[in-house]
Amino acid sequence: MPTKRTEPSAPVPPDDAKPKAAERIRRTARELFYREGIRAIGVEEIVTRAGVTKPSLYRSYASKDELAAEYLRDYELAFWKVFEAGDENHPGDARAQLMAYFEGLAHRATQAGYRGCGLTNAVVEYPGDEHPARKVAQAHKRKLRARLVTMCASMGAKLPEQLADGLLLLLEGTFASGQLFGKQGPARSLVAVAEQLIDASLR
Amino acid sequence: MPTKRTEPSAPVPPDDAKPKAAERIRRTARELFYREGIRAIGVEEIVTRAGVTKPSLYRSYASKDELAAEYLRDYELAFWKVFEAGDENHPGDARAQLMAYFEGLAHRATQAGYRGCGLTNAVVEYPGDEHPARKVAQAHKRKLRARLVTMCASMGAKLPEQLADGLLLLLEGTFASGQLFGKQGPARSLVAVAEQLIDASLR
DNA sequence: TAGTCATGTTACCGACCGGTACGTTTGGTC
DNA sequence: GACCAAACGTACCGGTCGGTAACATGACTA
Repeated sequence: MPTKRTEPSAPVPPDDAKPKAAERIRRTARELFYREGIRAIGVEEIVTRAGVTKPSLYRSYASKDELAAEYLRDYELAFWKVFEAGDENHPGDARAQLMAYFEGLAHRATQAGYRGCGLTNAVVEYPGDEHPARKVAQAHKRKLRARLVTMCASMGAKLPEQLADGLLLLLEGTFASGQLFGKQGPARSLVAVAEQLIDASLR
Repeated sequence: MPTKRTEPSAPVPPDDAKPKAAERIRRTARELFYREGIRAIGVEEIVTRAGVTKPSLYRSYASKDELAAEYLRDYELAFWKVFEAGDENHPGDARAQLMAYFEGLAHRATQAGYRGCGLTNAVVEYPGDEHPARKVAQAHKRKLRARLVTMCASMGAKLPEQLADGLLLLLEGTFASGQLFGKQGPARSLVAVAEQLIDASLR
C-alpha cells in the first residue's frame, strides 16, 4: 500500500463501521455456540479464540445471555437464506421450494458432526421462558410454522395446518436425529417421507 | 408400628438394600436433570435438595458425568415401560401398540412445561461423543430405531426401514416441538400424521 | 461390650464462571 | 505536534463449579 490512505471526509456511514473486535466476537461466538452449545462455552474462550479480551465483549454485548441471543438472531437470518435459497428456481411452486430445502437438509443432517438447529438446541439448553436466547428461538419457530402453513395451503392441502404440523415434526425430527445418528440416520428418509405425507394430504 | 420390628434372619436380598442416600440422590438428580438440563444443575443443588451431602454422592457415583449417565439409564427404563404400556391391550397388533404410545405422547407433548425426551436432550447438551451420558442416549436411540423397524415390518410396510425412519422423525420432532411450542403445538397433529404415513406405507 | 464397616458430615481445594474498574493505546482532526 | 474521543488491554472481583481429605455416627456382628 504505497499511497497515503485517507478517506476524504464523511465520517463513514455510522452503521457500517462495525468495531472490529465486536465482529470477531460475534463470529467466534456463533461458531463455538453452535458447535459446542451455549452453556458449554465460556466468555473467556470466546474472547481468546477471537483474539480480543473480555471488556471488548462486554462493551458490545450486555451479557453472555445477550450475546447468545445475538448469535441466534444471526443464525435465524442464515436459516431463512438457506430456506429460501431455491425459491427462484421454483417460482410459485411451494412444494418444490420446500422439497428443495428438505433435500439439502437431509444431506447436511446425515453428515458426521452435524449439530442440528441452533435455535432448537438453545431451547433445549434453556428450559426457562425468560432467557433471551430462548425467546429468539421461540419467535423464530412460530414464524417458521406460519410460513409452512401458507406454503401448505398454496400447494392445495386439504388441511394445511395439519400438513404443516407434520412437516414441522419431520423437520425438527431431522434436526435431532441428525445429531443422534450418524451418516445412516433416519434423516436419509426425510425426502421420501415428506413426499408421502404431502401426497396423502392432497388426496 | 407397635411391636419390635426385627427381621429374623436372612440379611435381606443383597440388591434390594439400597442405601437410602444414593437412592435419594438418584431420584433428585433424575427430576432436576430432566426439568432443568444436566449442565444447568450442579451437584451442590442435587445433594441439597436430596437432603444429603456431596461425599455421599461421590461414594455412590464416580462423577457428575456418571450420575448423569445413570439418570439416563433410569430414564430409558421408564421410557420402555411407557412405550410398551399398551401392548397387552393390542397383542400382536404392532400398529395399534405404536399408536397407543403416540396418543399418549401427543397428549404429554402439548402440556405446558413439557421438556421432551431426556435422552435426546442429553445429546444436545453434550455434542462430544465421549461423554458417558451421550453414549447411553445414543445406544438407546439405536435400540428404539431397531424396534420401530421390526414393528413396521410386522404391520406390513412395503419399506419397513423407511417407515420406521419417518415415524422416528415424527417422534423426535414431537419431543422437540413439545418444548418449543405450547399447548397448541404441532404435536397435536402427531397421531393423524402418523396414521397417514402408515397408510401410505402399506399401499 | 468391643469391633467393624458402611454410611453420613464438616470443611476445604483449585479451577473456572460471568463480569468490571481502571489505565493504555490508537486514529482521526485541527 | 496537540488534542481528544473511541476502542482496547491488564488485572482483578466474588461466586460457583466439580471433587476430596479427614472425621463422626450408627447398626449389626461376635
